[in-house]
Amino acid sequence: MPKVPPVLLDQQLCFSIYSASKKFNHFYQSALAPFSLTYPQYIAMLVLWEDAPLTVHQLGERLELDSGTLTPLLKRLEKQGWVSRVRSQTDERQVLIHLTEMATAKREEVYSRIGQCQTLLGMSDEEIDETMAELATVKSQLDNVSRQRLITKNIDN
Amino acid sequence: MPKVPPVLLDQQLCFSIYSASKKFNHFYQSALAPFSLTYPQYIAMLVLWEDAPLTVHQLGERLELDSGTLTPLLKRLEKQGWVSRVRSQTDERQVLIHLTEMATAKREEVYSRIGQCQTLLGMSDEEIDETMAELATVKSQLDNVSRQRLITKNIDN
DNA sequence: AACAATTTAATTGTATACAATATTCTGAAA
DNA sequence: TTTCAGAATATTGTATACAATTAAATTGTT
Repeated sequence: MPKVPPVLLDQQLCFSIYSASKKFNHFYQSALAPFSLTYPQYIAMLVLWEDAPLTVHQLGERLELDSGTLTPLLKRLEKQGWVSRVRSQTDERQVLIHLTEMATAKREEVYSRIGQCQTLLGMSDEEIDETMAELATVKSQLDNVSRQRLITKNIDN
Repeated sequence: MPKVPPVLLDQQLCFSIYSASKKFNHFYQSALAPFSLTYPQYIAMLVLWEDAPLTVHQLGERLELDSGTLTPLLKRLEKQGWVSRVRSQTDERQVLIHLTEMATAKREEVYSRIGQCQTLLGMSDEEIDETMAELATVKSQLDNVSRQRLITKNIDN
């Protein structure tokens, strides 16, 4: 009985990405340890520093996370003094996430830490751009597939 | 007071990778739904199909996961009939993960599903190889940084 | 105005991740 | 052979992720 050739883990693009993601996560987590920020908390802060205040929904669109993840994450950020969560007056369904004074005060310090991380990583801007371009291709292909399957599903039903 | 230029989330390599990883995860999770395998369960099965039986430790080295993640994951795989967990006779610290008959029987079916996924993704082998090469660079840089910081830490203490 | 459909957050339940600790076992040194 | 350092796995605690549901508020339509 001939053995089927195995699907090798190390040849799977998905595993390359999964593994790199975990390593990056770990790298930033330890770099940001002085601020007690986890990686997802850090990217939430990045978006808020870009453009606060934002509703939970708007933040979720940028981060590609839903309220199931964000609500508890934001409560933790609030407890640690980075943000305040305020029900909108004009639309009481919405919760606006504001930066605290501490968050504004620490912005540059965190930015500088990120700069150090990028230096430590030691990749040229060109290399980084190229890698991000490749990943953009992967993501757009994955989005296509989801859309295809959605259409198929609609036709099927 | 001049505003510091923001660190833009969308220009962060880490976020590209993080986001791609989640999309891939989701893609495989739905592709493998007929088998009730999550993505981490699937990659564990891939390694076991390559080379079972393996100890928890050996599996963890391949997947870059520790017993804190693997023990409960493997218990779930066992409950669903994919693997059996057997204390080693020669070294009672070790637990050997064996494939069940069901796992062996379903191997080709899962492989074929993976093949379909790769087709759906619609990327050429060259594109995939290139992306994986870029990611290998990123990972080796991240490993270097960790090693550097380890040495620094040892010198510091 | 009345009310169904939609939107927004929060909640619930399941499954990773991983640091830190505990437990058990093995092998080597005294 | 006793002891003890190290190894292998399990457990505990915290923090994501995300599907599915709930609850409250808003909007569109009559």
